[in-house]
Amino acid sequence: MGSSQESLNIGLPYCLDDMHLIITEKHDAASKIASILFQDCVASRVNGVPVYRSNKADAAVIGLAGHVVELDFPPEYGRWTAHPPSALIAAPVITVPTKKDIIGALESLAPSATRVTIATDYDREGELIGVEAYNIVRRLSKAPFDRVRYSSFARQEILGAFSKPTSLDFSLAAAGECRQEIDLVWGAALTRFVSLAGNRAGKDFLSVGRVQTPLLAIIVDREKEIQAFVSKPYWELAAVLLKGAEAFMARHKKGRFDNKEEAMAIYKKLGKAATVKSILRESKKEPAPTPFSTTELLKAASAIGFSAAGAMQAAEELYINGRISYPRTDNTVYPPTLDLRQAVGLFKASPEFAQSALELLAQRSLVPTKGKVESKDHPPIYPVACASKAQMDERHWKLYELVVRRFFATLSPPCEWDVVRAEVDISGEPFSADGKRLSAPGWRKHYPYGMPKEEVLPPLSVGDVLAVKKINLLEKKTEPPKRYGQGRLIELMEKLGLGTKATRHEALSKLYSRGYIEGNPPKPTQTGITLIDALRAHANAITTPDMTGKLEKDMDAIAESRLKKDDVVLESRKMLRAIFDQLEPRRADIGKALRAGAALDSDIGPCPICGSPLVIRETKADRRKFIACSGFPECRNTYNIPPGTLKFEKKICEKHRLHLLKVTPPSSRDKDGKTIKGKAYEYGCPACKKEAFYAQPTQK
DNA sequence: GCAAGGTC
Repeated sequence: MGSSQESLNIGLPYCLDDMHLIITEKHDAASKIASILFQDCVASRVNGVPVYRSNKADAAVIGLAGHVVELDFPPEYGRWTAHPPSALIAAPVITVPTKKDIIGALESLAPSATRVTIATDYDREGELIGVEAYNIVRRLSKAPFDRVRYSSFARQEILGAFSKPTSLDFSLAAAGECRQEIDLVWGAALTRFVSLAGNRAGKDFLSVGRVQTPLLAIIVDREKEIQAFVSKPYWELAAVLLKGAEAFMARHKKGRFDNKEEAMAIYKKLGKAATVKSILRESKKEPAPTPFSTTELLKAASAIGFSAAGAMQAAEELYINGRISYPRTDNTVYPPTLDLRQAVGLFKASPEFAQSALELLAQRSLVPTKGKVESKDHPPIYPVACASKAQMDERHWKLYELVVRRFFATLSPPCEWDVVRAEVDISGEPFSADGKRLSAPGWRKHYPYGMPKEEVLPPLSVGDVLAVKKINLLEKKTEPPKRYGQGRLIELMEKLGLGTKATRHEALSKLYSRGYIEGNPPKPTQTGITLIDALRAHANAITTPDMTGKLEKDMDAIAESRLKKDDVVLESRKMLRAIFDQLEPRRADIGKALRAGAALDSDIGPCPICGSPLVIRETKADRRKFIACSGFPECRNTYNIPPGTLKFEKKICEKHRLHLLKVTPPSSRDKDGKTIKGKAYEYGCPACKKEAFYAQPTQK
């Protein structure tokens, strides 16, 4: 094995030996760093994983894909019924490889490394991901390790970071490991407990976790608030006034009348003339919106019809295709290294955006707005390439346009509103009319989303006498609070510290796929509601955001070496033990409640014998479908059903509380081979059919 | 078949 120096001397084009190995968190970062550090950057693959090499620099850069290992229990804990769920509290936890190809690539590069630099993201998870890579490489290499931290891919920043490397922060990584261990133990133990108690086998399991469960609790609590809401009637007085031929609306200043008589008495005394008493004109500035963090993007996308997961997926794809910057960021402040003028300049010739771009470029300076959060990992989300509508499908375009327009808006002046309030007297009663008109569009010219409606009043002066065209006595009622939309939920999660920029939308998707919520805005199912009720009663800690808050504090303490990871995990295991001591004696009750809740969500209905939800199952032998009780094996109730496509209707059998079944028999062929389509018919209640069947006199 | 966190 020659040194790279010798290899160079003998003129070998590329050399595998004796190199400086640089490890980044993701592929994209590897390619960017290689292009900055290397003049002779060559892309290659090791074990199928892209690696960027430089002969001159004797170096190689490899990108991971986030975590390459994860924590789990040893295989003997794999079967859920092999050990009681509580056994997981004290079970050993092992590290298992998840990205075998990347680990393989690290292992084949490790022996020839003379120096290893960890260049993962500049945050807690990044430190842990770096330590994971370190642990893999260290087994095969004695090379010295160092760590670089950078906040952007600006050339100077990267060069600066690599010129003064520091060392890995093992305390910070331990804080991340602590989170992993606690999340796994609590999540797995409680997930198994509620699933087994509720008799939810296979993919129908019920899950519980530090992030998903408090999120579900928020949705459930809101629903309970809505259900408990008692609507109250109230009345409003609205006058239609005429200035010449122009009509406008004025409202009684009291606003809401709780009793009709009071409103009626005023209504009756109102005459046909109104006098303008005062006019207040103001110009109000509305500042431009702040740059997009992930949460802000999801909020804005949610307002134009995206689901959180749908928006995130589209954003991810736009990023992969090089259209927008990294979509997972908390940052709402553009870094000083970002050349805003150049970024706007990309759109100079765009058919869709040239007008906005040219207008911005004509400004003397581009002063961006800034949000409250400034983080060091990634810039806010902004467009990095110009694309046109024809280059992508509708949903990608919709999101891309949102990102571009938001970027423009953040560089624009405030918009201005002319606001008018006219106080009007009608027969001694005070009324007022509000007008609002956009006088200077500012940023709203580029960002048309969520534009409030203009209300234009005719020109009025104090003393004007106006005709009262009509008085409306409006009967209204107080409305319950609205369900939280997905954007609002993501925002609430951020505020409560639940999840991260990269995972909040996943928690929401998880609630959908578990059948805890449905529709948009999400509404909790009975399964979701009973799960929260049961956990609140016996395992309250997992239903509140406080657990995350406590964990964050402990993690900070570990990072600052004030606490030891093992002590924090041990304390957490003790807490979970105490919860299980409460939970286990109530297992039967909890299971019953969970089954009863799920039964209300069932398409078929609750089992008339035990109350568990009925489900469709297939016989193993001939794959014939039948209805079975999900309380099996304790309850062995079943109903036969005819072959064909099944549809359970809204209508319910009074006697058994089951949904009536409609069957479309499978198509058949007549004797000429012609297809006869099955004709749908009402089969009725499966339980009634069974009773009728047994009531028949037995044949023979 | 479990969590949450990275990223593809």
